[in-house]
Amino acid sequence: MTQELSSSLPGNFIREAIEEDLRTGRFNYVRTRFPPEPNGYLHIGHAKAICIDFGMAQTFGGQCNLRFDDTNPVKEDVEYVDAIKEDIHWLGFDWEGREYYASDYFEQLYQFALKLVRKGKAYVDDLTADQIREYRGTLTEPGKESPYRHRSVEENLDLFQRMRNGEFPDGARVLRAKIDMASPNINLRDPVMYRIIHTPQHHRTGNQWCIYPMYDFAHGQSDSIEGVTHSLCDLAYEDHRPLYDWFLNELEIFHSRQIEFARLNLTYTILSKRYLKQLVDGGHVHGWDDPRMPTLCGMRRRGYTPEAIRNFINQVGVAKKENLVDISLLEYLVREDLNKRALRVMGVLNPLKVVITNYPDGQVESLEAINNPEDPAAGTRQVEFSKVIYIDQDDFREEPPPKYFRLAPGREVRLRYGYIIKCEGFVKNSTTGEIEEVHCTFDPQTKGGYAPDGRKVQGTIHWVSAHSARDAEVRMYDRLFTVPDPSRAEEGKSFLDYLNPNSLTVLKGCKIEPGLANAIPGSHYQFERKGFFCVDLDSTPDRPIFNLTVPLRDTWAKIEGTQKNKPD
RNA sequence: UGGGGCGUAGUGCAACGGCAGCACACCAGACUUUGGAUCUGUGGAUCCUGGUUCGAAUCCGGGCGCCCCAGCCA
Repeated sequence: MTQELSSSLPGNFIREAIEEDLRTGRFNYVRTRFPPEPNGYLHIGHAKAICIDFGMAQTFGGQCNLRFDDTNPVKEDVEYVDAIKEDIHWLGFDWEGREYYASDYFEQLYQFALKLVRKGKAYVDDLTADQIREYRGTLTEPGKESPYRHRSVEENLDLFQRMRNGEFPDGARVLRAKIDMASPNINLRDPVMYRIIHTPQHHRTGNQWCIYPMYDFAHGQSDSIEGVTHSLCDLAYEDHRPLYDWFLNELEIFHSRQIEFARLNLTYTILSKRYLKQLVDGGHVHGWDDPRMPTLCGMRRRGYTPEAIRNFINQVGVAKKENLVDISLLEYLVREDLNKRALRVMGVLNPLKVVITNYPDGQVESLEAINNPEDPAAGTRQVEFSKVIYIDQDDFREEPPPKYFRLAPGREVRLRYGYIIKCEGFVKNSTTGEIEEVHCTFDPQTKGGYAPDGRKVQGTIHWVSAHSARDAEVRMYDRLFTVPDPSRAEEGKSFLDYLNPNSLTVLKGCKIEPGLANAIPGSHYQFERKGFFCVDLDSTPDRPIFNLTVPLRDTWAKIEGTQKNKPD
C-alpha cells in the first residue's frame, strides 16, 4: 500500500457516505472487508472491489480485512485461496494479517441460528427443493406457507440439532427464516438459512460440519462479528439488504452499513467467474492465467502492471449505474505506465533479410542505442551492425502506397541508430511471389542515423543484425471477443459464438537482440515501433518467449485503413 | 402485472439551486532518429413532460426506457 494511492482516489458517493457516518457519529472508525469466495480466480472486476474496499479503509485511516466467504464446500478449494492472496498482494494491497474465513464463524453462526429458532423466527422445513420453489410464488404472486412452518420450537430445536448431527441425507431438510411468504421482496419469503451437505469435505473444517449456512445467513453476521462498519458490495445485493437488516435486528448484534455499487464491465471481454471457467474448461484458452484472460493472473502474465490497473480503477470511478467501460482506456493506461519504465529494444517479428551490398564482408561494428528516450537514467547499450540484417516484412513494399515512408525500390530509409540505406533491388520467389531478400547500399557518412548533409529521411525502421540475432517466439494477442458485449448474445447464441478466432497468433523465428535472450520472465520491454512485450513465465535463455502486452499506437495502420476504404 | 435500482458527449465519471467539466475514444494540426511519446486545437451530452424558482442536470409531479430479483450459488 502506498501513500499516493489514497490521495489519488477520487471522491465518490461511497466516500461521501462514509464521511457522513463519521460526521454524524454513526461510526467512529472505518473498517471494510474484501470477501471473495474461493471458487475461482480474481479478475479485473474484483480489482475494482479490492481498490474500493482497501482504498476506502486507507482513505479514512481504517482497516480492510480479507475474508473468504467459504460457505459452500461443493464449489470451493484451497487452490483458489492461495491464488487470491497472491493476486491481492500483486495488485498492491495488504490485509496486515487479518485473514479471516466465514468458516471460522461456523459455530457462532450455528448459535445465531439457534437463537432465531428459540425466538420462533426460524424453522426446519421438510419440503423438497422443488416444492420450496413452488411454494415461493412468483414475482407477481405471493408465496404459500410451508406445512412445516408452524412446528414447535422444541421440535425445530430437535430437528436442527439432528441436522447438525448428520442424521439426515443431503436435501432432506433445511432451516428457514420465518419472515413473510407474501413479501413483495422475494428474499424475505422465508429464505433458507442452512442446508445439509455431507460431501465433499470443507477445505478448512473438513468433516466437522454437514450443515452449512447460506451466504445470506453468513455474510452480514460475519461483517458484524468483525466490526465491519462499511460493507461495500455489488448492486445485486441491494435486494438482500432488508434480509440482512432483519437477521441483525433479530439477533441484536452490531450492524454494519451496506453500500452497493455497480460492478465493472469491460468491452470485448467477459467478467463472470462462471463464463471464465467455461473458457478454461472448454479449452478456449490455455488456463486461468492465459494472457487473453481478464483475470489478474492473466493480465500479469500478459504484462499489465498493477499500477496501470489501479489507475484504471481510479479513472473508471464508482457509481450505481450499469456500465460498459471501453477497454481502450485500460490499454492507454498500460501504455502510459510502460512508456515510462520499459527499456526499448529492437525485435523483428516477421524477418525479411536485407543485404547491405557495399558493406564489407565479415565486418561487424558496434553502435550506440538509447535504452529509453523517456528516461535518461536508463542509459545506452551497444548494438551490432553487419552486412546482413533483418527488418520487418511490413517495412518493405515493392509498390509503396501513398504516404508510405518505409523501404521501397529506390527509396531511402534510416535504420534506427544505424545508417541510412537505399534499396537497390530485391529478390522475389517466382513461384510464390514472396519477397525473399532486399538489396541495399548504405551511406557511410550517416553512422548513427544522422545525415550530415541535412537531407530529410522520413522513415526510420528497426532492424537486427543477422550476425548476432537470436531467435524468439512471440505471442501476439488480440481481443478475446469480436463484439463489445459478448454477454449480450442474440437469440440462440452464446458468448462462445463471439470468440475471436485470431485472439492468439504465435510467431516463431522472430529475431531479437542477443542480450534479450537472458531477460527475466515477467520483465517489460518495448520492441521499438511495435509494442510493449513481456517475457513469458515459460521463457528460457534457450527458448525465449515474449507476450505482446499492448501494441503501440499505429497511426500508419489508420492511414492505410482509411485509404483502403476510400473508393478512390 | 410485484419489489429494488439506474438514466449527463461514443464510453466512463464530475458538477450537490448559479457559465455543464475531466479522461479515454474520435477528428485536425505541430514536432519527431519509434508513423511511439509529447504539444495544440475541433466537434459532440443533461431520457421525455409539466411544475417550483430570478435561475433546475440538480427540487417536486407524471410518463418513458434500461438493469436486477422467483438457487438448498455467492
